[in-house]
Amino acid sequence: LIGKTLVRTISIGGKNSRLSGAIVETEAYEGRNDPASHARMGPTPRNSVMFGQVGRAYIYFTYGTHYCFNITARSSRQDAGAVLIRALEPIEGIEVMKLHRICDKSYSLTSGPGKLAQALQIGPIFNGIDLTTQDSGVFVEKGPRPTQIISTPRIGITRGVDRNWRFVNLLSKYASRRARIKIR
DNA sequence: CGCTCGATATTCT
DNA sequence: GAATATCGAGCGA
Repeated sequence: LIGKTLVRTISIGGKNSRLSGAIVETEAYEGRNDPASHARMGPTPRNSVMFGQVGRAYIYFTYGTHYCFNITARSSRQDAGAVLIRALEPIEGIEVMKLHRICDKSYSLTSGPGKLAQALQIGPIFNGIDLTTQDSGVFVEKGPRPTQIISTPRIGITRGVDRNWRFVNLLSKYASRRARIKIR
C-alpha cells in the first residue's frame, strides 16, 4: 500500500471533488497470533470486518476522540488482518482538508491516523465498504513507486513490539511526528 | 523541537 | 477498574 494513493470523492456545494494523498506510512495487524491486534480474541462486533473479505475498510473509534482507517488484508493462512493507514502526503483537495481539520498547516493535515480520517472525512459509515471499486466514495489508486521503505516496531502498543510491522516511506516528510521521533 | 498531560468511548480483565 | 492501533494545547529550551 505504500506509494499507492487513497482517494475520497465528496460532494461539496453540488460539485464532486476529490481529496487524495499518497500513502506514506502503514502498520500491519494480524489475527489471533498477533497480541497487538484487535482480532487477537477472535471476532467481536467491533472487529468483525477484519474477519471478512479483504480490500474492505475497517474503521474503529479510539481514545474516545478519533477514528482510524484500515484496509483489510491477510495471508491465506490467516483468518483476520488489516493494515492501518498512518499517514498520507496530501495531493488533491488540500484546501478542503484544511477546512475539515480546522488547521492551516499542511504538515498537520494527514500526518497521523486520526488526522487523515478527519481530513478525508472518513467515519464509521464507511466501515466494511469495498475499497476496490470507486462507487462508495473511498478507494485506492495506483501511485508513484515508492523509493525507500523502512520497517520499525508499531506505534502506541505494548504487546507484540518484537514485530517490525510498521512501514514508512523514508523520503516523505509526512510520516507522523511521533513516528519520526521513534526512528532515531 | 520535544516533553507532559487531559479528553474520553470501547473493550478487556 | 485498566488499557488503548491518538491528538493538540501548554510548557520550557
